[in-house]
Amino acid sequence: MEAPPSGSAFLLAQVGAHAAMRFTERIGALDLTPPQVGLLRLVASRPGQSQQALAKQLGTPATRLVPLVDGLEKRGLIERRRNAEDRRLYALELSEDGRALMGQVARAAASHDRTITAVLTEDERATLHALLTKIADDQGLTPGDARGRLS
Amino acid sequence: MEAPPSGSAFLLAQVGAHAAMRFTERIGALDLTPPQVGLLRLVASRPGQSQQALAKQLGTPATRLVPLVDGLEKRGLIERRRNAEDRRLYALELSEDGRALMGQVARAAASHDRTITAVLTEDERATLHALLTKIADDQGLTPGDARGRLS
DNA sequence: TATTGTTATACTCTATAACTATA
DNA sequence: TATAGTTATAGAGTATAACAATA
Repeated sequence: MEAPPSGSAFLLAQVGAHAAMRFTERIGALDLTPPQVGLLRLVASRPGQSQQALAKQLGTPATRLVPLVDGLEKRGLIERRRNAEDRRLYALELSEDGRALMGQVARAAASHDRTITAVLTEDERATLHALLTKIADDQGLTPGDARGRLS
Repeated sequence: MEAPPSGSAFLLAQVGAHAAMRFTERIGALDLTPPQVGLLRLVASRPGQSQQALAKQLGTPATRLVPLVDGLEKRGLIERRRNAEDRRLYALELSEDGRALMGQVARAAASHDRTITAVLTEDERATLHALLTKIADDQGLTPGDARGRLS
């Protein structure tokens, strides 16, 4: 019975929720929500996919993508291009403005990361990252996984 | 530029959301939701408080407590006792059944903790706990904090 | 007049089902 | 008939405002 006073899993959930909340605030300054950033990241990493394909990767019903893409398209961040071979499908891509905004998101994420781990030394930061990666692998979480809330 | 490929803060949010989701599943087997467990934990640790006092500690509007307490009271887990000195106030306490159920919740939490950190050695587990505690302190998170979702 | 608890209402987010157009 | 995208609808969760009882 040498268990820590407060469970690690509980701490993990608490600190993780805090990190997510702070990141939500940061991208809010760019007028973006976590679901929007999640979609933009996916389109940026693999352009030209259909909405159905994106919905599967996000683990969300396809109907949710419609208003999500609508909003980003109206702001000129994303483009719906028709697929010439199968005219039912769209091919989603980032616009020039979209790519520029994703650059800002990346800078916000890097700054966010430094803020959250500010109290750790460089070695501790590397150790934390290694331990979290170990758990993520063990629990079957993939790097870009957007399921379960957050960007 | 020796930053890790995927930011620690992002990993933290991802693994934390996963841990929270898995815990939600576990308490779901006891027919409980995270807000319910959060309230029960608070009443268990400090019995006799008013709904307003509890609402403040949970960081939620007092109106939310009404249906929350209603459900737990109907199931015989919690009791609304009138305060004789000031009859506007309730004094919330756990029933015998409520205490028994909290025992089950505690066992579920311990088991959950072992599952999430199963891939780590005993030393690694202690290290992770220490690093997370360090971040939590630095970010102003209190041990029992129930803000930002989860139990 | 101020405070506790309650009710009523509205708003946000998300999921389900029905529709269209293409294949 | 099957599939991509859309629209309409409904449900859960949460917050705001108005109300009754007590101080």
